[in-house]
Amino acid sequence: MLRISKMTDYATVLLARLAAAPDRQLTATQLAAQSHLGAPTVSKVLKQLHRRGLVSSTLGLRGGYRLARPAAEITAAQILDALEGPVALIECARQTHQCSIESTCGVGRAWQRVNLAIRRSLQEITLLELAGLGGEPVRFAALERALRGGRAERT
Amino acid sequence: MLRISKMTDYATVLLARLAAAPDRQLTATQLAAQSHLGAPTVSKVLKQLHRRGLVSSTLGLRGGYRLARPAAEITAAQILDALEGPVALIECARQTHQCSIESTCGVGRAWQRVNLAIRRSLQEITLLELAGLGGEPVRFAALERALRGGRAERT
DNA sequence: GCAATATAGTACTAAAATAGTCCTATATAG
DNA sequence: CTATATAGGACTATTTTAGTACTATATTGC
Repeated sequence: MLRISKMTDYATVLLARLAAAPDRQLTATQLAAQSHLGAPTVSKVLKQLHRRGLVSSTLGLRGGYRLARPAAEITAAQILDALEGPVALIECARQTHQCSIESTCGVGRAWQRVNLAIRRSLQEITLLELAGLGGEPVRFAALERALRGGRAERT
Repeated sequence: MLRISKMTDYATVLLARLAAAPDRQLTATQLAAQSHLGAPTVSKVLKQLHRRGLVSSTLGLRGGYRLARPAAEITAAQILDALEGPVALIECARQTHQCSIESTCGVGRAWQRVNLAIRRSLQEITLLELAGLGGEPVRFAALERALRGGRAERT
């Protein structure tokens, strides 16, 4: 359930590498080699990340990419949004917009709330934590604590 | 970001209808008409829900479907699992399992934790709430309260 | 200025996942 | 024994996603 796309996955890995070398500027080729990913694909992902303002770039010889801001200020939600756009959990455009049945639309609204909750939790995770650098996921721990105690079927 | 499949969406709508009529037994055709969905598709979804034990069915004339247990005991996580299987947010089978780079695998592990947190929050939501019937989403409110106070970029 | 290197943008193709349909079998009520 | 209904599976079409290629532009260093 709830997959993220490979591109988003790649993006996280690449951003993590950039986060690990905040002072340096890495080329797409270098990042591809480090991550064992195809150069064209890596290039594509980096271009997208640049468009969405997560990385800054320098053109020309001795150019490359670096994080646009500190890893602590980049969230998982931003990475998801950058690669997959702000698509919601559910697109309430069922069929021919005949959502005119009240209980049906109730369902849609409930999913939206779930979606919101997930978005918020994704905004709590920073690249620093995703990259496994320093930053203990304090807020994240708080989230898990808050959640604990509910029904616990299936683990 | 993070879409659920149309099938899961349909499933929720159908389950909500069943939840609204706990005493009755509805046929796939009836449910299809009520929900403005194609009969074959509805049938397919219901079969899947039956396989996963979320609805019970009666064969033959005057047969049909009903919830296998009270709506309050069916969670969003169970619905997701029933339709999409327990697929994780990230399948850490990148390339040829060359996840041997420590920071890369750190990323994978972090995503798993995110995944877990999302799963837990989905286990807090019951069909009762999804269907908009009675049951105020108390635990859900608790979750949102716990999350509030974090960074709040982009709403 | 010119050559080499690197990103930017866009378009296209291939592959995979998803959605939807159809067919056959089985069970039950009347 | 016929109507109606679910059960299971296979198949096709559609959509989404992934990956590649090509062209343009910017910068460095000679």
